[in-house]
Amino acid sequence: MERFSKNQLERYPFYLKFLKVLEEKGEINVSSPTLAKELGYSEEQVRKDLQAVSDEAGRPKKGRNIHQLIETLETFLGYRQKTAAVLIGAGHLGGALLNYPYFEDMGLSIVAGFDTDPQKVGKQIGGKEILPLDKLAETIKEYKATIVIVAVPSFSAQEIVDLALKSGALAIWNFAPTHISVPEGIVVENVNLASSLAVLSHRLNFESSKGE
Amino acid sequence: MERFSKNQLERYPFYLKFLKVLEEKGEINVSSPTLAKELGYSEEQVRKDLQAVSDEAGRPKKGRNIHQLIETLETFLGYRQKTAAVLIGAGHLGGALLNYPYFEDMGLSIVAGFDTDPQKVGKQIGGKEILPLDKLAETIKEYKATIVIVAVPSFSAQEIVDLALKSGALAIWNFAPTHISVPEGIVVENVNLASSLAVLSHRLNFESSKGE
DNA sequence: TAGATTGTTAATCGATTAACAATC
DNA sequence: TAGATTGTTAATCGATTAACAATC
Repeated sequence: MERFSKNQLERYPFYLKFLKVLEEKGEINVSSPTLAKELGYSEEQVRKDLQAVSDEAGRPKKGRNIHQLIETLETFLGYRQKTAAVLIGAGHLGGALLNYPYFEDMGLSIVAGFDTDPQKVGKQIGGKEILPLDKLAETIKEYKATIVIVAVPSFSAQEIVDLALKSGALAIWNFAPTHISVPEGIVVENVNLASSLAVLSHRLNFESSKGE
Repeated sequence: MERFSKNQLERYPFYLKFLKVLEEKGEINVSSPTLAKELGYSEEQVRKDLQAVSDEAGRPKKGRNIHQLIETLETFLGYRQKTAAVLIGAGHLGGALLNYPYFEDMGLSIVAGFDTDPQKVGKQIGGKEILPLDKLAETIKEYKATIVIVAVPSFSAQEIVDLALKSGALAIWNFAPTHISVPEGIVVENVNLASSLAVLSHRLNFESSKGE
């Protein structure tokens, strides 16, 4: 198995999404130039990306079979096997994530939400029960929840993460706008709106008006 | 002005966040090794990153002044000037973004939300009025809203973006899980949960158990 | 066949890391 | 002074792009 860069991994869901649109339209095959043009990547990059995950070769003049490619990508991305997750912090953002309708399609199953607010505990959000934090350890163990989605305020993020890791979580999907430290071997993926906005702002201010 | 890579830009908010924690604690100076250790970057990278934005030199043995560095970063990131934005799609995710309390600190001012649902139009979410889509053009013009936050379903994202661009928007912050095409000179920044999860899943399945 | 598209190998580009002299 | 930390210059590393022969 090759090594996949972060950028490369991030591209696959975009391929998958567009392939599904094509499939919907009744298309059978798709070529690298077509994908490249649609998604704004280079042809070479598209070919490399697809070669890296597919053991089926593309066919000159035709390209690749869309249906097969979708299956390959869904398998590669782990959409065809269920992974259990818990979500901590059922505020506005956490609530939105509990209601996010696409996680199931991605193989991610949020088994419960957690919050310290007694007002929220016992209620359901997005069809998921909100439990008190002292139920976290047993829930993680019971469901073998390897992924913990962190949507708490910055100041409590590290504490929550430490707690979750003690209970056996292996990966942190961190939506709190702060860095968290974890031991070797634990995976952290940040969704940081400040970082995203920083990229956007910089491009807006320094690149788009750069005359070319 | 140098060129800043996406990765580099994404790091600055993490520096800023930690610097504010240090300031809160009453610290005066901070060194690159300290920042590096805390944030999991290399010392050299920290130095390069800070040198790139600061015209003040760091001082051997002491490091950099925290207060000054915060000011520098906030200015660089555009937190000290207001940029107007509109948000389209006041569903769960859009609603969470309308309620997100940190955008104002980042200089981002969401002036209104938009939705096609008559149930939502006229109401307020996160203190922002929800308007019908036919008010989009005039709102963008009136407030000089350069940034459009897109939180609509995939299938309508491109259409909404085209509409927004026609009204004078310059940047799209896309939370819909699909690629959108824009003309030269328009900035698109994607926050794609599927991409983020793809990175997390891959690391979880193929790296953390790789024995080292 | 001709030509579009493929996969592979080499070249380029850019970012990160390493090495080290300068300095408070 | 000694040593921690700095900034700079060079080396490495990895990802993207370019070139091109192979093939349906």
